Amino acid sequence: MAEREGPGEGRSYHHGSLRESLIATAERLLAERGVDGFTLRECARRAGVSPAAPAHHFGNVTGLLTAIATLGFDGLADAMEAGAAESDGTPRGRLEGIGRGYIRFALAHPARFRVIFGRFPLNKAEPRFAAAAERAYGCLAATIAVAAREAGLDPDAERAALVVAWSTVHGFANLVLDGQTPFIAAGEDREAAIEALADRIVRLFPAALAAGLGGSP
Amino acid sequence: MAEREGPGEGRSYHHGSLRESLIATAERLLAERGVDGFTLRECARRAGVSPAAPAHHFGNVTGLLTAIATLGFDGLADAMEAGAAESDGTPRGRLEGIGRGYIRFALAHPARFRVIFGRFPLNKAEPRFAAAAERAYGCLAATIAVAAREAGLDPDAERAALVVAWSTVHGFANLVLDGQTPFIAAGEDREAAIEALADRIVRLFPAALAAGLGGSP
DNA sequence: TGTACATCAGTGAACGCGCGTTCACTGATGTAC
DNA sequence: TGTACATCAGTGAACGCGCGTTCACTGATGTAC
Repeated sequence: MAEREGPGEGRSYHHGSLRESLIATAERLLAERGVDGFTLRECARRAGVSPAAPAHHFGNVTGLLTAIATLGFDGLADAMEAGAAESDGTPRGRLEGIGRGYIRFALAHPARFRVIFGRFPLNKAEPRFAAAAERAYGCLAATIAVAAREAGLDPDAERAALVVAWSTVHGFANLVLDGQTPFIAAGEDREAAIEALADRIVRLFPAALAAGLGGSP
Repeated sequence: MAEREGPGEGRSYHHGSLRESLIATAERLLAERGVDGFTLRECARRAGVSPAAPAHHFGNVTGLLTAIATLGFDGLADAMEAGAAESDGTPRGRLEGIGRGYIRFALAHPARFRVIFGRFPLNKAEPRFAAAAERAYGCLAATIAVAAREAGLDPDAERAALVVAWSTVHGFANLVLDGQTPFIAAGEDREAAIEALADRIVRLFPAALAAGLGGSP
C-alpha cells in the first residue's frame, strides 16, 4: 500500500500501480488535513509523480474523489454485513451488528466516510458509485425492515426507527471523527473510552427502539 | 441584515456595520457553497467592500470563522434552553426539549452549525468563544444529569445516555444538512417529512434511553 | 459653537503562492504477424 | 523468435486564476478645548 511513495529509489518510468497509490495517498491526505489542504497536486507529489499524471487515471479531482467514495460505500456495506454476520442472527442482533459495523468502518476509514457524507464534488452518475451507494443503504433498510416487522411497527414507525438508528451511529461517528468528545475525561484512555461507548450505544439502540416505538401516542 | 450588500446605491465611505454584514455574508456563503468556495475575498466582494477591509474587523480568516462559531455556540445554547423552557418541565420533558432545540438550531443555522463542528481553523483560545462552547456543552450535560439522577443511572450509564442523546440529534441534523435523506420519498414534502421525523426522534429518545439503560447487562 | 487633530474604517494596487488543467512529448509495454 | 508498431502511462513546462495578506494611503468621525 505504501509501496511507492516518495520519488527516487528504483523508480522505473511506469509506476505500476499509480491508481491505487493515488487513492491511498489521497485518503491519508484527507485524514490528515481535512477538506482544505486536500489538493490533487499534493497527492501527486506524495505519490512521487508529476502533477499531470493523475489525469490519466481519474480525469480530474472529482474522478478521484468519486473513486474514494465508491470504495467508501462498498466498504461501509461490507462492514455492516460483517457486523450482522457476527451477531446472533436475530433481527435485533443483526440491527445491533450493522450499527457496530457502521461505527467500526467510520473510525477505521475516516477519509472514505467523510468523502461519502461531506459535500465533496462527486460524480454521482458514475455506475459503480451509484451501485455501491444503493447497496449500502439497502443493507440498512433491509435490516430495519426485518426488525420492524418483528416488532409490529407501522410504516411511519418503521421509518422513524430507521432514522433514529442511522442518526445515532452516524452522529456518534461524526462526533468522534470531529474530535467533539468533551465527555471523555482528560486523563482517560481515549481509544478505550470510545470503544466502550460505541459498544454501549450499539447494544442499547435496538432494544430501546423496539420499546420506545411500541408505546408512543 | 441584508442592508448593504452589493456596491453602489448611496454608499458612504464608511460602511457602518461591516462587521455584522461580513458575518451574515460569510454564513450565506458557507451555506451555499460549503467549506470550499468559502473565501474571505468573496465575502468582501459580496459585502461590497475591498478585499482588505475585513482585516480591520477580524484580523484574518480564522478571526471571522471564530466569530461565527461563537455566535453558533451561543445560539445553540439559547435554542436548547428555549426548547427546555417550552417543555413540561420534567427531567424527561426537558431532555426532549433540548433535543428539539438542537435540531431546530442546526436546521435554521446550517453555517453556524457546520463551523462549530467541522474542522475549520478556529481560535479556540478566544475567551468569548471558549465561554460559549462551554455554556452549550454545560446545558446538555446538566439536563442529562438531572434525567439520569431521576432514572437512577450509574455514572457509566449516565455518560452513555449523554452520548446517545447527543449522537442522535447530531446525526439527524448532519444527515439532513448533508442531503443524505434517502428515507424521504421523491414526491414527498421534504420540509414536512423532516419536521415529522425530528418530532418523532425527539419524543422517542428520552423514554427509550430510560427504558434501555435501566436493564442492560 | 468652532476648530484642530487623533483615531477609525475604509481603498486599491501589489506581492508571492499554489492550484487544476492543458499540451506536446517520450519512454515502456504489449501485441500481430 | 524477431520485429514493427500501436497504445499506454508517464514527464515537465506552461497557462491563467483566485487566493490571503501587506502596504501606504485617505476620507469620515468624534473628541478636547
